[in-house]
Amino acid sequence: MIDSDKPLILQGDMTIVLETTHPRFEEMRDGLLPFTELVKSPEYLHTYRVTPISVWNASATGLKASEVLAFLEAESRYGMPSHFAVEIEGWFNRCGVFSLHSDESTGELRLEATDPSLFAQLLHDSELAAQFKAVDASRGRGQLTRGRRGLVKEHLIKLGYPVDDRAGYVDGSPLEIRLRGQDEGGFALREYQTRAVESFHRGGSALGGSGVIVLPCGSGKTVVGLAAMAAVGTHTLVLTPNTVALRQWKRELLDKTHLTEDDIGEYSGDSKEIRPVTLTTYQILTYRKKKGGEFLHFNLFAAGNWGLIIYDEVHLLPAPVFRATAEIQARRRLGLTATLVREDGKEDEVFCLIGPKRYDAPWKDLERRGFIASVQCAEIRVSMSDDLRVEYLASGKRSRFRIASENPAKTDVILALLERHKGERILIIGQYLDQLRELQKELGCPMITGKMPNPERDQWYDAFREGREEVLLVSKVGNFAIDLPDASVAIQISGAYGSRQEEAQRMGRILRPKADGRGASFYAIVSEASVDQEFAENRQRFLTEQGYAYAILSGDALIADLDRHFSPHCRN
DNA sequence: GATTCTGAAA
DNA sequence: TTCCCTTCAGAATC
Repeated sequence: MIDSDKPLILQGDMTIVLETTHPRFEEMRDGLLPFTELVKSPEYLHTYRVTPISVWNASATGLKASEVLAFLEAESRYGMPSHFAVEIEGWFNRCGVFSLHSDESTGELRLEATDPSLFAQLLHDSELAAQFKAVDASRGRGQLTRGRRGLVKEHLIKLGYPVDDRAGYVDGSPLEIRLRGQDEGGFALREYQTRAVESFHRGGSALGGSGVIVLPCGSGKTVVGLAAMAAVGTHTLVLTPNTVALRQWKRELLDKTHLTEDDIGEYSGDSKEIRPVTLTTYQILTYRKKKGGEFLHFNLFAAGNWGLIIYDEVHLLPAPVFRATAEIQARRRLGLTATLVREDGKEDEVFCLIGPKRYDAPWKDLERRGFIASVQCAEIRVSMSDDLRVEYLASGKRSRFRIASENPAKTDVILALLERHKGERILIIGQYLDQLRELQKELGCPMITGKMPNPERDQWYDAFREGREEVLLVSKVGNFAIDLPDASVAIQISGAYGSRQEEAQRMGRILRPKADGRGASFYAIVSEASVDQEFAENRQRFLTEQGYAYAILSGDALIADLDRHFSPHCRN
């Protein structure tokens, strides 16, 4: 039966197509998000895919196969391909097949399978079979030493079986952490922050206590971390991507909890303090003296009786830290991120070793409720000059991207945008220093790159904050420099090959709500019909998934439009 | 003892 | 695939 009003088209390869022009587009997008991944998002047709991992995360948030199938059944235009339901049910079922338990009698771990024959199949994998101390194949059970917990989970996820880990956690040394209430000049948790912490912590000692919370930049991820620390109440190790973030955590801890300087240790290049709450960076953990050498700081994991380990910006977690994480499966783990996408496709390891996604707030949702600024996104396409086009076509694949990215025709569009947003704070973000230097000559505004020492950066940041400078040119420092001031306009002139993460980080620069409640604007300028445009499409995927629509504009039209508005005055 | 610089790594 | 940024340790300098 074909019902042409229905919005979803289900395809045999487990993808789902949704027209963006459908009157119920938003409702459908929000309905699909919990159990799918967005794979493609061109202007009119968005493609989602159901995968074992997307199902696993759905399952961990409590969604049932029957609910998913009922939703798809009800909304699909051409019905459901025959194996669609079979696959989805199969994946949901796989989530519950293997479970890990703490074995009171032996003090070891027990892996249980609901289906003994599946367990028997596992044993054919010699590497996996070697992990067991004892096996009771007829009942589908095996005994493991505690140290093998992560290894076995990792192995099973590779075979397509996420393990339901109910083996519980060690409590770590207790430490009372209290959040300062509003009466003490503190703050109140927002409703979604409370829910995030609850979904991480609920289920008691055997269940809750590990997982990933996904919240946009500027929505208070650190605060969620603090609240989780307060809820668990134990010695805590916090891993951050860099020292600036580390200092930020320290400031927040001192400001928003009753902890004092003496409780908080900094384990970084400068100092190697280990205190009840210790802050460190991924970098120092992965430090090796020479290339294949040993990791000199991994023992930090064992150096304290941590009851909680927080992974800030967990999407940046370097692969070697996965291995260390596999060995500390008995400690509670919280991953925080705005964009749980990794271009290396290792999301499954994150979910497996830290824990499944526990909470995810769609950005658009928080925008509607005013917690983050509303943003208009636009991709502006500019043409290449004939000469440039010839050079572009003559080049190898490698240099094409750079040629298209550095297209000098972008300059006029930038000027037009600066004119349009006169009086606002504008960030221009680019990937190539040469390109940025050219622009600096043209615009005469300050440029921040990695070479600039921190004190000098701060001076420019202050000038920008106070409005003495309206425009700031930033290189890749803009991606992670969390001390960069807020702006209301971001213009992206070039970006990494197709990094969704980068796009989201850059967008994050303008998400903080504006004092006057005004919206923000995000522009990506790309060369038309080039690899630049192709990569931009990939970059935009994450934000599209979050509900942002990119308006496609023509650079020529934009400039012409501005000429109409401004040239009469200029002539006088 | 504090700071700045350097090279290596990712 | 690139280019860029950051960080670490250790050496050099004040």
